[in-house]
Amino acid sequence: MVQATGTIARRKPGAENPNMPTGDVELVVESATVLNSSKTPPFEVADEPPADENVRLRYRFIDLRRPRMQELLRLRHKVTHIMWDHLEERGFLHVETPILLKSTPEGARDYVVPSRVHPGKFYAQPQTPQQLKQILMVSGVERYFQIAHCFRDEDLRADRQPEHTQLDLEMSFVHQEDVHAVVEGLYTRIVRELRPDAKLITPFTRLTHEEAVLRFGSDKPDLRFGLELADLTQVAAGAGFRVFESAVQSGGVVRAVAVPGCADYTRKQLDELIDIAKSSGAGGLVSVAIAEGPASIDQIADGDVRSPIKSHVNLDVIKEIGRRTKASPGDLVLIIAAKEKVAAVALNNLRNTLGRRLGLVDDNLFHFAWVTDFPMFDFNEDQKRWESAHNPFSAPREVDVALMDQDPGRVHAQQYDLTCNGWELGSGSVRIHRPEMLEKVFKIIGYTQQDVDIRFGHFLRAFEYGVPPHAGMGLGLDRLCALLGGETSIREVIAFPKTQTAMDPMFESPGPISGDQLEELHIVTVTPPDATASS
RNA sequence: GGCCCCGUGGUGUAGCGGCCUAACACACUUCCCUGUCAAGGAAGAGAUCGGCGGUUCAAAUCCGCUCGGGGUCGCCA
Repeated sequence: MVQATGTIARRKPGAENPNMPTGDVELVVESATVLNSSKTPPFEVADEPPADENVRLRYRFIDLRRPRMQELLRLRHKVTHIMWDHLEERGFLHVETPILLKSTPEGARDYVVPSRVHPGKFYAQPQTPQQLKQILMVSGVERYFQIAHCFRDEDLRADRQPEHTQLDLEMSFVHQEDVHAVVEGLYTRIVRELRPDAKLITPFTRLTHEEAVLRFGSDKPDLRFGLELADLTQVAAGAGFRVFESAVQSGGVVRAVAVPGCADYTRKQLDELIDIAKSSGAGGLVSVAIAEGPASIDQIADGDVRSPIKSHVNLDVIKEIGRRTKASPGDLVLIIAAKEKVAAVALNNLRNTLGRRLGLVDDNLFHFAWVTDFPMFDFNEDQKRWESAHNPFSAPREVDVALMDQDPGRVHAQQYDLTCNGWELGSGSVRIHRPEMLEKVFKIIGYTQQDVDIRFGHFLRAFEYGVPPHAGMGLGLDRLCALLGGETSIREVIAFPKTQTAMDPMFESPGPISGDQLEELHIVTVTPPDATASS
C-alpha cells in the first residue's frame, strides 16, 4: 500500500493506453511513502475464477478484493436499499426482532444458545420471525418489514446456508393478492433497476401447486423453457408392462417428458439420464426413442421405435404415449414410474438437465411465478397422522373449509411461493386470525391442549386480544442476489459464508470454548471440546 | 445418513503402474535491461503428489479407510 504525491500530466504521444480508464494521463511522482507492506497473496486478485473455494474462504479478505466480489457486495447493498425505499414509500415499518428466542419443535432444527442465568435452559435462534411478526400485527403495526437474519441447523446446499437473510414482511387487513401486488411491484423494480439488460416477464406467471407439479414436476419450476410433463398413469395401467402396472397398483404414477430431437441418443447418453433418475430416487427410467421419418406420431411403424418396453407393449400404446407427451418423430420420451413425489423429483431433475443441455435456457431472462394453493396438510405415513404442510397458522382456502373435517388431504391453504428460474425465492400465506380455526387445525394435526400450550401458549395469548386478518411472506435475500448476479451458489453473495459442513475456514468456527465457560453455562459435554483436534 | 465428483510447489493445471531424479503456466527471489502499463532477458528457490494402511519387484497413478472441499437425494421453507 503506497501513498504517492505528484502532478498529473498528459502522457507522451504514443504512450497512451486506451485499455485503461486513466490511460491518457500519468502521475509524475514527487514523493512516495509505503503505508503498509503485504505478503505475497495466496492467489491473484485479478484471476477469475481465482482459486479453489476453500482457499478463497480461508483468505476471504483477499477474495473480497476481487472486482467481481465487490460488484456482488454492491449488488446486494443496492437490493436492500431498494427494499427499504420501496417499502418505506408504501407505509411499511422496519422492526427488528430478537435473535435469542425459544425453540419450538416445529420445522427445522434450531441453533441453540445456552443461558448462563437460567441453568439448563436455552435460547433458540429464530428460523424466521414468523410468530414475532404476527404478534406485531396484533400490536397494530399494520405494515411490517425486516431484513432479518434467520437460522437453521440443517444440511447445506448451494442455495442453503445455516444463517441466511430474508426480507420478512406482514400486512394487516389484506388478502393474498395484496401481498402479491406489493412483492411483485418490489421485485419488478429490483430487476428493472439492477438488471436493465435482462428480460422480465410481467405480470408474474401464476400456477397452482398442483399444476406446477403436474406440468413441471416441481413447486419451483424453471419456466424459461418448455419440456412439459405428461401423465401416463392411465395408459400405463393396462399397458402390459409390469414395471408400470405395479407402480400404478401401489398408488404411484407414470409420468413422462418428450425431449425434442434426441431420438438418436446413444446408450451412454441414455445411461447418464438413467443415473439422474436413479440418483433422484426413482428405480429407473424407461426411454422410448421415435425415429425421424414418419410424418406424425400416428404413422410410426414398429421399426421406428427403439425402447426397452417395445417387446412388452403394442404399438398403439407407444402411439398413445407419443400423443400424450406431444412427441414428434425424432423425439425421445423419458418415462418414470414411481410414487408421485419421487417421479416429480426425477422428472424435474431430468427436465432441468436437458433444458440446459439442449440450450433452451435463456440466462438473460427472469421468469417469475407465483405458485399458489399448496396442500394444507401432509399425511405422515410413519406416524399415521396428519401434519401441517407449512406451519399451522396458514389459513385454508374459504372454499375448502368444509372439507377440513372429512378430508384434510384435499384442503388447500392460502399459501404461496414466489419462484424464479427454478429457485424458490420466498414463501408466505394468509394467516389464520380466528382462534376457533386454529383449534380446528390443532385438532386435525392431533395436538392436545397441552401440546398447544407448550408450543404456542405465548403466541396464542396474543391472539386472545383481537387479531386483525393478516398475511405476509418471507423472501430469501441471498437467493435473490445470487439470481440477479447470475451466480449458482448463494455463497458468492454472502461476505463470509460457511462450507457444506457449516464451518468458516477463515475464523475456523465453530471453535471450542474453555472449561470455565462451559461451567458458567452449566454445560457438561460428552465429547471433549478438543476431541476433533486430538483424535 | 446415502450416492457422485475433486484433492499434485503459493495459485491453476498436466501426468493416471516403471521413461517422474514429478512437467507446464502464473506468482515468488536475485541480477540485467528499460517509456512501462498482461513488460522483456538471465539465473534460481519451491511439491516425499491431502493423510494412513494395503496390493506390487515397482504406486502421484490400483485397492481400502480416513480427512478436507463441492454437487445431490433424504432433510430443510
